[in-house]
Amino acid sequence: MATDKKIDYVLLGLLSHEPMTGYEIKRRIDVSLKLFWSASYGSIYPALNALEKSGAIVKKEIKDTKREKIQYSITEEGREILREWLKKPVVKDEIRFETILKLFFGSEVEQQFTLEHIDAFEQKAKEVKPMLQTVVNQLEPIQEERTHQHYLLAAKFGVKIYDAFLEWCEESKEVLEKEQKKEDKNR
Amino acid sequence: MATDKKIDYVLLGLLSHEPMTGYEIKRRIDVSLKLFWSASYGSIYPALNALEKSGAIVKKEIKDTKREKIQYSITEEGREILREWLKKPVVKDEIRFETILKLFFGSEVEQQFTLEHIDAFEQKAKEVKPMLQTVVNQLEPIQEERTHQHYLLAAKFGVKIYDAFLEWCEESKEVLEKEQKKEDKNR
DNA sequence: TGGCTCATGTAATCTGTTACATGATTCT
DNA sequence: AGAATCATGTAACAGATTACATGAGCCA
Repeated sequence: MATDKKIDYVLLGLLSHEPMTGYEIKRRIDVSLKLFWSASYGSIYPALNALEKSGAIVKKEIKDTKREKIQYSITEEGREILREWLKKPVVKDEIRFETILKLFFGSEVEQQFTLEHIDAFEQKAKEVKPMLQTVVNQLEPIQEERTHQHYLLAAKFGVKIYDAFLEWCEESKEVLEKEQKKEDKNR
Repeated sequence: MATDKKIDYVLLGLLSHEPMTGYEIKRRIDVSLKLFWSASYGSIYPALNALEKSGAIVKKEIKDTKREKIQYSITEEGREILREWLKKPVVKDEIRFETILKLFFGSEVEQQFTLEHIDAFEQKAKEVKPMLQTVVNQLEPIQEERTHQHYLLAAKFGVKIYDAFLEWCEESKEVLEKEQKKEDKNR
């Protein structure tokens, strides 16, 4: 493989578990990886075509079902490329949280706006966390397959950090609300 | 402002606290924001020039000190642009963790490699967390200025999530090491 | 019949990083 | 003297998103 794009490894990784269409891959990313990764059709489809040309995956046009679709499977070469990448050290873990950015500069506007950002962040976390917990509960009893074990650890990572988010939200809101009351009194 | 780049708001935010040079801004980002944001010279300098042209910031060439440098200050227009952005809802919070990605697909290679990734992740967290804790300890007694309050909450966010990271690392390593011993026995 | 989901793709554009270039000053 | 840091910048490229285009099948 000439390039070294992350999207390629995401696709190889997902196809190493089972054959899929581009559309299915997109959904899988949105459901299972969105916690720590994301991708759009605009990157998925061109990357699939490139991987197919390079021989890392093969396509199979499915015409027997209602809708025509293109299912991709990983080849042995593709699997080897994936394995090599998995063995290499991690290059970068990145967080880009606009919420914290707006908090950091939030002293420039009324406290209320920062509180609203934290509130929105909290609402989202309260939606996501139970879903992750459900995944953990479903996977916990299954420990035969190694894939399940790895899914479980990833889901547990999610639960851990969302717990941390929620704790932080409560504490921060308390601090800022107290401050807001002080401001109101002085007005 | 014609565009709507995040880097612009980061620069305006930092300059809303105090005047700085591009070089100082870069360092400030690496020290104070790197937890939830990052930027390179290649985006900072062009963005500063554009902001200056648009009137959101003004430059001042400092020649009296040893080295010549260009210090930027925020204008009232710039401050207003910043405030407007701060009032708008957050668009996106994003995590891109290669470590978890490699964990998720890690069943394709020997357990040892995944363990190494978690280990590296843990080492980094063990370095970063105490620094954040130091910031928290320094800011905790100062509560007069609102800026300090916001810095404090951002730093506390950091401590919370790094704590979550470390907890997760320990638990995950335990699971995987147990599994590895089982594998060794069966070999 | 009209709206939603399935399904694949492209073009324009954005946003940013990497690597390079340059040179002064300060530390050891 | 040489390495590290201060200081500013650009050009090439990477890597991705957004918005658009197209159309079939499914459900109410």
